[in-house]
Amino acid sequence: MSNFKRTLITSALPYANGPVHIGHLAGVYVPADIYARYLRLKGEEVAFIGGSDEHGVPITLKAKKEGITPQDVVDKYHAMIRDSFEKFGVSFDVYSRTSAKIHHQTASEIFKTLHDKGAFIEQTSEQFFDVEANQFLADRYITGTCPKCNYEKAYGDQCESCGSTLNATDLIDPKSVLSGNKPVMKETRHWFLPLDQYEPWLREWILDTHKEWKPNVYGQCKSWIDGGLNPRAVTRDLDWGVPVPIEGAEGKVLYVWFDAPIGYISATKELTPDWEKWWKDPETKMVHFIGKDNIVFHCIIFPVILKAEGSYILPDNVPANEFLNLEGDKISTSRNWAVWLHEYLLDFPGKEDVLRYVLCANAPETKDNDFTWKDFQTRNNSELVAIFGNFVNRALVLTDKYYNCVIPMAGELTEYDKTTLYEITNLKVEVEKSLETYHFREALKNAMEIARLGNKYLADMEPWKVVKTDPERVKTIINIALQITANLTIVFEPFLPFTTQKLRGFLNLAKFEWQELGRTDLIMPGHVINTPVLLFDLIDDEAIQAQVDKLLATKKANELEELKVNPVKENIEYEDFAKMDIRIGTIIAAEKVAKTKKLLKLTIDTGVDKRTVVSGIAEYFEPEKIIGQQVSILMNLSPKILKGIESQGMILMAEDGNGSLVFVTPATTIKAGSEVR
RNA sequence: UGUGGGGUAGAGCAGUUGGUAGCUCGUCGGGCUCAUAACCCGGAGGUCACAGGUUCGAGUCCUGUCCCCGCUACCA
Repeated sequence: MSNFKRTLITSALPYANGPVHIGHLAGVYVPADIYARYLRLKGEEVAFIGGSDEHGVPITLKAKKEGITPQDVVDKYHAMIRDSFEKFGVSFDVYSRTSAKIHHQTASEIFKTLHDKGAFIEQTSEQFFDVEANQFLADRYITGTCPKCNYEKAYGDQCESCGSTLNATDLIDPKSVLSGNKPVMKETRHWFLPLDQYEPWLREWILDTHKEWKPNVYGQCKSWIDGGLNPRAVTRDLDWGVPVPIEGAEGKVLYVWFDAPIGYISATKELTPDWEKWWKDPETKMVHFIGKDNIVFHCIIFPVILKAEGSYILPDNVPANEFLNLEGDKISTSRNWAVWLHEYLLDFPGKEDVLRYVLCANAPETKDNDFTWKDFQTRNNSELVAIFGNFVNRALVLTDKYYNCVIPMAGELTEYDKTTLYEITNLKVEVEKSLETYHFREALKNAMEIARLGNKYLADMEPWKVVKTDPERVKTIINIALQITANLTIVFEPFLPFTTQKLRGFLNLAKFEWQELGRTDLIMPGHVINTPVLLFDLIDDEAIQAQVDKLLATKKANELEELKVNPVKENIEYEDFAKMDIRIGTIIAAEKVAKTKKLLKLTIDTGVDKRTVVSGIAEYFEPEKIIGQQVSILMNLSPKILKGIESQGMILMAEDGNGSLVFVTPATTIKAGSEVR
């Protein structure tokens, strides 16, 4: 198929600020593990790399919030993630971490090499600095009043109210999200990777020579390249991460996306002193398994780093998956809306393969997919139990019943026997084709076809009938059923490793190689198997309901969380309040402002006049349904031009923690123009 | 706001270069009884998001619109 000698498989490094959930598994680790196991079974040389990504601002924030050190945070989650992966059967050859010494060394060396080659641009600029937190502030960590629309909670890079793109320095009255203090300007120097210089090379490498990449991956790369690439900073002012190995760069670390992919290299070094053959030999095929949010880092930025370094190979493919939703809502670590791997392992002991099966069968390969517990139950009961498990059980029980668990000798094969056995070889080819093009769902489906084939064979041959008239023939039928069963231990090995091990135990068979799939003499006459046990168990409604209840409880907890209120602002004097002229008005016209998502143009009868107000409420209200609505309006706010329309005042809205908006309306209808005091 | 992906039977998903719309589960009917009420066969169920266009022919190509998700804005 290819002229590669070995395969290096990397899987996105999970971020060590929380445990692993089913989204991570379906998107990255299940497909990567299937691929690794498949290649190993074929006898190919494979290195399957994983590790925790332990740097970056969110981890420092979490540590601060919990009053512990960043190292404490990552130690906790790294151990948790590593253990649950191991129990789940993710067959990493090495699972490392980016706080490891070897990684700091590796990342430093690569940075230094690039620096010495002059691959970076150095730039000095002024940035906001939080004196109390003693750190520079990313744009997202500054809020203030938008200079264009006066929205008070604009971020340093963009105002979410009017949509304008901002510079943090444009904000009126900027505040640090960390301390709430006013940040000061301070000069800082940073190193940038000039991605723009690599544009012609990227264009050729991806757009011309990797047209086979998945549409979502190729499309996004094309969009980035066509849109023009900009230099990206590779360093940050922060005290948690890999220190910038340059004199005069104290207090600076490598930006987390610069150091994280290098973690693949560090982990390989940890695996073997012979690591260079994995990273520098063109006969090594490198494949990155990632989620769609990571495409640009693995297809553009990391390859540019490797290319700039000069001695490294580049990825042959980057099979990025879309996202998995949970019961209709997107998975969220912060909202605890997830099925956590470590909890699953406790709740469903011995059912690792059920989850592996469901996540592979429903993997978000071409679009976002939905995981539901109902579907999980159905796939277990109607597919694993009813098709796979049941066929195995039928074959074993018949062998026990007729031959006391001793494999009978096959006689002459009929055409039908031959066709059935030949079909295994056909399916083998299909499974291979799918796996080698990263279509894991399809591959699993075709593997399942072999179990279906077995059921159909038994149904058509009816050995339980034939045994009464032609017992010799039944020996052949059972022999063939057992050969199919033995073949199942091979074809499912990449997908369901725990199950195949169990099944080999039933059959008293050793592990076969992939090449032996399709053989019709895997299990020899006279061989003795064990008395039948069930391969899969039914999952009952109670177990599923317990999981659904758990999620409902989360939903309830989140709703309570949203009721939490913000602390009271600092005191003001009565005169400050008295300056505001708030009245009751009635909406008499409303229309959406063209080309905006959030803005409505309202005409208000204020009792004293009819005026136009532009309000950012379009996501919550349909224009035609709010006509006649009484509202509170701040009359004497200076007019502001929004999207070319002059807004004369501001409608008061109540907002809950979830961002939902409701009008502040008098309890009973009152004359327009009434003052609110 | 811009941009990448997606919108196909009740549910979840396939549909390579345009050539009679498929698969799994569910559902309905039949068969079988070795098996975990399982397995085997057959049926019903689709204006392929919407509107135009190209073509002898469009789920597939082109244009526009709507909806969902990602990135833009460091959660797979």
